[in-house]
Amino acid sequence: MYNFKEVEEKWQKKWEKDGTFNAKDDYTMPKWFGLIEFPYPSGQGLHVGHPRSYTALDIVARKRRMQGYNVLYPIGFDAFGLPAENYAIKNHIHPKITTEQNIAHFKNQLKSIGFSFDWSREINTTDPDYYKWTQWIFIQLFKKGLAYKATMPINFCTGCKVGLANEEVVNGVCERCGSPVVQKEKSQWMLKITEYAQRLIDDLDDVDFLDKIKAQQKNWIGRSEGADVKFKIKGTDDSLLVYTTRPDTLFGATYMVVAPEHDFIEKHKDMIENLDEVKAYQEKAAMKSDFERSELNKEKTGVEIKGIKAINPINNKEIPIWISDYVLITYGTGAIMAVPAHDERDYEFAKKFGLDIIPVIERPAEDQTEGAYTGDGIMINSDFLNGIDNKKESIEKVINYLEKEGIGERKVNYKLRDWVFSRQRYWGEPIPMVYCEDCGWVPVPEEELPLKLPEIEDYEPGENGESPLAKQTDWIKTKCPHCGKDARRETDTMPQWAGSSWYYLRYMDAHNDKEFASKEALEYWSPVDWYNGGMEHTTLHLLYSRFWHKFLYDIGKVPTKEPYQKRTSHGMILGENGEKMSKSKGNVVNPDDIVREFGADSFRVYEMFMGPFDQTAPWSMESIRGCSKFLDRVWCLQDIMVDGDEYSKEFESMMHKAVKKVSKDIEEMKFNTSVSTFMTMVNEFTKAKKINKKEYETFLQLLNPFAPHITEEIWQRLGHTDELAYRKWPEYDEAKTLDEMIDLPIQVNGKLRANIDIMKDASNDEVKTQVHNCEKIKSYIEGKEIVKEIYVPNRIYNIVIK
RNA sequence: GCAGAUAUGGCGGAACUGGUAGACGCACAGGACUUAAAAUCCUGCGGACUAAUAAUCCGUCCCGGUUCGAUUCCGGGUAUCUGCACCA
Repeated sequence: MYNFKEVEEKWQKKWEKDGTFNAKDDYTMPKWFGLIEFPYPSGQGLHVGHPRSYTALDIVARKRRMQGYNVLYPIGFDAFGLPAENYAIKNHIHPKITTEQNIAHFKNQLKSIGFSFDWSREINTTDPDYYKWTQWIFIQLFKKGLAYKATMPINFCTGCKVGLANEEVVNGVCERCGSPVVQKEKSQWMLKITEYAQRLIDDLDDVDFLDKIKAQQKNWIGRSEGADVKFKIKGTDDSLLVYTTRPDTLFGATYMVVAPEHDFIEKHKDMIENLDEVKAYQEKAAMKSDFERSELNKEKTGVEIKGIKAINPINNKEIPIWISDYVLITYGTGAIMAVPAHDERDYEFAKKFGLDIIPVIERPAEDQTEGAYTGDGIMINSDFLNGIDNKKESIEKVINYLEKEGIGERKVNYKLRDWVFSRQRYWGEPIPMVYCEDCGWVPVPEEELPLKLPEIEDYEPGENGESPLAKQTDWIKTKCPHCGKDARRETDTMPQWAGSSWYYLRYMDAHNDKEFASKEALEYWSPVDWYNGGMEHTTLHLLYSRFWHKFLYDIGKVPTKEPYQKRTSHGMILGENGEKMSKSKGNVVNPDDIVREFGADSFRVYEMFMGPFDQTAPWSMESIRGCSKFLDRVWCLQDIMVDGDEYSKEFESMMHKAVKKVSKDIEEMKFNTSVSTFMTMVNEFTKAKKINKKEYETFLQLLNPFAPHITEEIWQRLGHTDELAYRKWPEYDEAKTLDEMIDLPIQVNGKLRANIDIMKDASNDEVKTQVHNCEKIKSYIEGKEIVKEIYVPNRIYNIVIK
């Protein structure tokens, strides 16, 4: 009987001792760099979801080694983050200690599954030798003007009196104490990702990401084309600028709206007749949290700004200006022209407040719906646009007019906003900046990096949403690196996204203390050839790291425009009840239990077999037994093995087919069908009660990336002294993937009626004769008129009768 | 509301470029081995009608279309999941 425990330990020890899977420094070999998202070492240990992604790329990595590539398949830990800090607050244990413990636990778990990671390049984002370079990159961003201070709202818990991360705000209340969370203004570091918006869209054309991932990136960046239009304020020289994607509907603009935070109010307060009412509305809006604003989206609110009118520049009509929180200060110009006839939000608002609704696009007769008409149609009530029924053309005409008259211009806008980079937290990279009364913000000199996180004992966030570091008076006090005067350090830390925005680069040269990676290493290993991770990281993490990479490219530090050549994603693993695994639902599966009971190979094979790799799949304790049984049967093939240096006639085509199928499946991540191919093969060999040595060897090699331990063991028992891990990947002969005899289905009027055996590539006439000689078919076509006969060679034969 | 995805037996799922729907696995049923159980091995397993492993019919979310032939392509709809959400 197969003893997986003994065998798996034996090989894992050997691999560790020999450094079998460490990437080589031979830069003349073809390279392959496979990347999985490095885990956050949580106290709960590895989730069964992690190994799904790791096994998948492990299979690819192992196949690449067999194909002669120098493979880099690294691992590390993204160890800054909230859970460790919250644990520290509760239990007064330094996050460093819990992080170390958790990492040790994770390593044991990962090693027990037999991944072919290069452990010699292990990284940890909380290691000062690592975050030194995270800080260094920040300083470069600052030097290029891409990092700046701005006043931005933070989530502030009214109960705990501390700033909260977005994850800690659940349904608008504090996750810990349940008190309401409000927005509080605070000066914070920002990164100008918006400067890269267009390139982050354009360069997607050059990479091989799944379409849905590209779509998500584009969606998040949210590019839109339109125009900025100036509306004159009656009786002044001033005007109000709006952004619109529908300049074609300008004739239908019947009022304007400014966001509550818009400075228009302050500027024109002398003219406003109902200033008190307007101010009251502004205050009320400021009190609302983001959550409330979006939650209360049913009923629109607003106040007319009395005493001021705007002029629609295209028809010189006088229109009112309103203030409402359905207009966002953060997008466009913070003010809009409202076209209630053709915009749902404006329509709703206009209906509620009795404002004019002038249609400028004819609604098709068959459209019986009420409300705003947002579709295409013939222009009406629009002077020089009347009669045009092409949206693009109308937009062009209007923009040309606006530009000619100097009242507007073509404009592209993005939903993407600059990245709020400050966190009022302890367990993160300190932002290496010093504030000097005279010199302003000055970066810590590069030779002084890393700026180490001070050891502290009180992890409670400071009052008013300050970072816990704000209480470290000794640490804060410093000299200005520029003028030498007394100065103070920044006390905010970086978000968890920081360390993961560039970690793949560090793997290329993990122990370099002069640079984040040497030029040679970067040139050899870049870009990452294949990056797999969860869908939950395909927007922010991917976008942030692409942004940092492009920046590093611009300053000449990396050789490629894009960090990742290919990006795929895996589906989530759900609990047995089909729900997301969670402690509260009691459906969490611990990988340790699985490895102990069934072994690492069974675990790996099951995770690949459970369903299509990119789709969610529920866990099943019963199904994994089948995979374990399958491996036992693979082991037992040793008992029926016979000699043979070539494939036997009996199994030749099956072997060639299998090599073809598995080779292709791995590239397409169709691991589940590869596993069923293996199972079918074992069934065939078992049924025949024999397998020859050559067939067994090929089979083991194909299976090795999936189940590395058992296959290495059998390989050794077959008398080999080398390791399967570096044997050449098997090849196949296309001609031999076809059977000599084909079981040809015959249809009559598209319905299957019989099967006949034909020789492969038999001539059409031969096949026709055979078909017409078939007794069963005769009975169907007897006395009927044959209209047509279709023969798809080696595939199917269809007779159409009347 | 917007974007993306999914829908096939009791269950997870398979099906090349439009060509035998249900591979492979699980569960279940029957049998062999055993004092017995577990493990293992063998057989069956979409539904209807059947004595039948004879024949026939139905069947891939629903309605319609293209085709000799549709799970696959086209049009329309329903349901579920995921992400974003007043982005003008």
